[in-house]
Amino acid sequence: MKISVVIAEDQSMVLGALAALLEIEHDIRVVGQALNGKEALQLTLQHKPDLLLTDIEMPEMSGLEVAAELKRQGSPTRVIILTTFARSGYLRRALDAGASGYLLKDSPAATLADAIRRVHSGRRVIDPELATEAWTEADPLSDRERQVLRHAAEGATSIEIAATLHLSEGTVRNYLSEAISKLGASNRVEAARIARMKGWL
Amino acid sequence: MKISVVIAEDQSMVLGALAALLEIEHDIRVVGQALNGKEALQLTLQHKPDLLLTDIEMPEMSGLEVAAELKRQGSPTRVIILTTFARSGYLRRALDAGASGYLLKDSPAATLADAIRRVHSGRRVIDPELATEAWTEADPLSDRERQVLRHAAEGATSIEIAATLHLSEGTVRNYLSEAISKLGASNRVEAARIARMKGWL
DNA sequence: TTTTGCGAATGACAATTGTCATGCGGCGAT
DNA sequence: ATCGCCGCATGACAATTGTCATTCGCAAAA
Repeated sequence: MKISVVIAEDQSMVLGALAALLEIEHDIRVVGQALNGKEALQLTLQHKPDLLLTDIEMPEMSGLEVAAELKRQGSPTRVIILTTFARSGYLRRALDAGASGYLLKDSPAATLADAIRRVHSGRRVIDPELATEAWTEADPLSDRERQVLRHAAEGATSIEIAATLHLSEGTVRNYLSEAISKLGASNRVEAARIARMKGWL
Repeated sequence: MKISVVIAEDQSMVLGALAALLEIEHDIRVVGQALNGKEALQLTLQHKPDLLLTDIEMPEMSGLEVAAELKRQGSPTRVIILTTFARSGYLRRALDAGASGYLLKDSPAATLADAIRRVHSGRRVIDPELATEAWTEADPLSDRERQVLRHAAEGATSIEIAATLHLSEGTVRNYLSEAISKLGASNRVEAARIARMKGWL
């Protein structure tokens, strides 16, 4: 009895390559390939695979959003996140969304099939690089701070951000100042870099 | 007679998957797999494959630097860049470095083997998405402007950048001002974003 | 009723950013 | 020799950023 898997990955080349990698395994069958989050959700609900292997950053819906929606709908399909992001914010969010596995693209290819088998048998699999507690550092930013910092990270001035978010310029500056302080940065650019690095943005 | 290929890609999972994808092809043989640029150069000089398939962003040396070094040493190995970066600056740099192919990870998996065969038979292969002239827009930044902008993009203040590069603060501000103007941005953050987006940073 | 906490706003001030004009020294071409 | 170009520097000034103190309105809790 083969483990049925749907794969979601927006880079088509990588998607095809991952499918090729798994088709080599005698006990794994790829039943669907999705290029974006919405397609991933559809294929999963349609095929009801044992497992969904998904990237995070994809068009339409992120892999985390798909996992959360499957959880909300009580789907029995288990979710493994396969991502570039070795960042605490993403791991925390993935676990909250009901993911049973979190693997890095930096891991050896040989570990993928094994991870799939383990998650299929009911286990939880976290990439060793992320397994330590230090990687689950709490995100200190409030939603408003995050929102404001996102715009600042693109180069928007405080006035522009204020107009976009229907706030006063002073309030925007206050939120930025608070975010900068919480992240131990010395300006908005550095704050954005730190938050991005930790998966909080 | 199989086409021999070395693959270079710093994400181990993707590397293994690409190798699996190519090993399916009856006329292609993967003779080496490298996790960084230096290893890619070593394996290529050692195995003298028909082709090197390489990513751009890798530790030790970038794929572009490897291509340039192979060109400098007169190596007959042809280079295909396989990358996320659909940006004019990178395409131009890749061609300058002697690459015979430039493919996007967004391309369908089925196109990879075909591209390898075409490059092997002496053709040049550019991903259709990049084939139009608009994508070879010239980089307007001087080396100094780029250098200064890189530091600014990390959050460094003008004074910090000046100390790092042994310039005066005013000179740093002049270079940034010039870069901002050339890129049509309104501040350093936006300038950095634009330059990064176009592959100029 | 009063008290507390929260999100948002205002205002003052110092520091930093971005623009622009100008000048200097070095180098290569004429 | 002069001229033009380039990289770098200085200085002035306005705009923006970041910090901090304070206040307001609203809702929930006591």
